[in-house]
Amino acid sequence: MYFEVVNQLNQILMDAASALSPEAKEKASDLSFTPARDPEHGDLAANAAMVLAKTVKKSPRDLADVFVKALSASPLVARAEVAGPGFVNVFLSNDILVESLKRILTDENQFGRSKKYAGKKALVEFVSANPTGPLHVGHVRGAVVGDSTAELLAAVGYEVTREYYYNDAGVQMQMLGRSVQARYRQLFGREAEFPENGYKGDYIRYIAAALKTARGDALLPEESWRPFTEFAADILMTIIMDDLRKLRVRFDATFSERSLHESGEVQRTLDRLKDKKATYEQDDALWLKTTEYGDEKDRVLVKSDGEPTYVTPDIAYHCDKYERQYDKMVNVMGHDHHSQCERVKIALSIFGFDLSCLHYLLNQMVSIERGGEKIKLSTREGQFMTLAEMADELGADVTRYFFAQRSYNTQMIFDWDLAKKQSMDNPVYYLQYVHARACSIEEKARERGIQPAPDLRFDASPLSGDRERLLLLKLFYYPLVVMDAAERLEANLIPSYLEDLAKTFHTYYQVQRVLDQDDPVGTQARFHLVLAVRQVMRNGLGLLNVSAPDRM
RNA sequence: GCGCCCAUAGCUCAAUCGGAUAGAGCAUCUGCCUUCUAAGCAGAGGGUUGCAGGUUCGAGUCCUGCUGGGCGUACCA
Repeated sequence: MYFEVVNQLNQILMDAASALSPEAKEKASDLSFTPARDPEHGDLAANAAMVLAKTVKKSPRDLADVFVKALSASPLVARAEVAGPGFVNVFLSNDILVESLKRILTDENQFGRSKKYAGKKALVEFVSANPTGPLHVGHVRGAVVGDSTAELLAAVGYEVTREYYYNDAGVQMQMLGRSVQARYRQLFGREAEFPENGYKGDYIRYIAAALKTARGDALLPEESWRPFTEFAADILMTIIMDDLRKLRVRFDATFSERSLHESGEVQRTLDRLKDKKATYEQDDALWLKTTEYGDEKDRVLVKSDGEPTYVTPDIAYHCDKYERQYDKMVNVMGHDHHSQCERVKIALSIFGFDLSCLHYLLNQMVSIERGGEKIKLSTREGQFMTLAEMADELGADVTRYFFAQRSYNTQMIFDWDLAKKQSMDNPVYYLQYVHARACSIEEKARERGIQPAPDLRFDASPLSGDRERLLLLKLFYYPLVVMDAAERLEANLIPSYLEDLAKTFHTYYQVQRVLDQDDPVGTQARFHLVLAVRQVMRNGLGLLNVSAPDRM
């Protein structure tokens, strides 16, 4: 409904502008209405007159007058006026807002969703932590941002694949295996030297114990670290996926680095880079000429010992993504990887891939504040907040919401004490309370025999009051918020909107009785309004994968 | 040194991709429960958007230069 209305109004602007001059016609496609911030500015506002004033050589206000005249003829428009320096403000007819309300009740779970990108494929790669230990807070942020973004893309029509890429090859995995191997030998009382930079966490001991249970002493004579790595990686991946499930995060696919080596993709990628004359050999190593693309120094692709560096399989992986032909690829990772991304992008552009469909969401660091002091998070010191701890102590709803609420692009301080509070201070409950409250009203209504009108035919005139209209408008905007959030890849727009809607609803509830025995017509109308608010709240929370409880 | 990102109320964060008088929540203060959930609502105080310039009808948002912080800058991943 929102888009139908705005498109119609935009068309009126375009037609009016096109009639003025050829130059104006060229610019006309940029003209667009957006929701007005201030109720006094109407429901929708357009800056078209100010944008076009110069090309048409007219004053913005005179030009705005032209638009207002054209808009006033539309049945969608109750009133249009010129305001301020030349804004065109439109007040929508109540009929349209009521139509939108009915659309919500008809579309239910589908309201706010769109088919705009139907037929397009999107890949969201996120978390992608190596299976060398349990997930910690930083990964939680990535998990929530990635999963919410995937949900949003699906909401606007994309066929979305959630993918987890993990490095199961290379030095770190070797270290993991050797750490387990040492612990395993120690379990049998053997002398075993623990590797210098090995993983010291307790979970390594558990894995060793599990290995002993599974295989007994069969691996004692084993010299190679490989079987230990394999065993440990399997267990850790299982733990990681179990932990993620606690946050309601599930993946459609995992992609292993090792498979890229085994299939020859890594070698093929190197060959192709050589063909492009983008590499050279020096000191027994193979280098990529990244300086030709603005890097401060060239980067090593293959070390002098013949092993590829981290970036090489990563390039191969991204080539594979491109070959799988996605319309949009989103990579969610920690900001500390940004220089890594740049190198991958350089390689991709050498191959001539279109970088505009590849989006990196680099989320900034998270610190946790608890009891008034910041908790230092350091994996090396073995001091970290794990995903499991967060999910168990705070629950999936709170954990997810706190991360979804903030832009991924800013460093964030996680207020543990607030998250822990089960009260009105906690924004999650504030939103959920809207839903529970609406459910409660519905229950009371049904007790009194009040039900949704058949075919939604009810007298909507009681909804033309200022307070009702305000709610109708917020509901009307919802599809735009979803579209914006999806197109801009900013999931945090959803919480902002929902908090605004919640505030408006709670205020309304306080001043206006919904079920009023002395006013059956008003009751019927307001009842539908409440059901619509509940539906939108439920849909919005659903995009964040946060639950909408019937009771609290 | 160089690169990326950030700086908004005492605190945590928004601000419809350049729009109208910069908004919420927490904290502080003042009110509101015989009637659908007070896990709520109303009101008050709190700001030179780090600093200085520039671009234009219009800048928290864009460009330049500073200041202050985070991260990166490996033949680690």
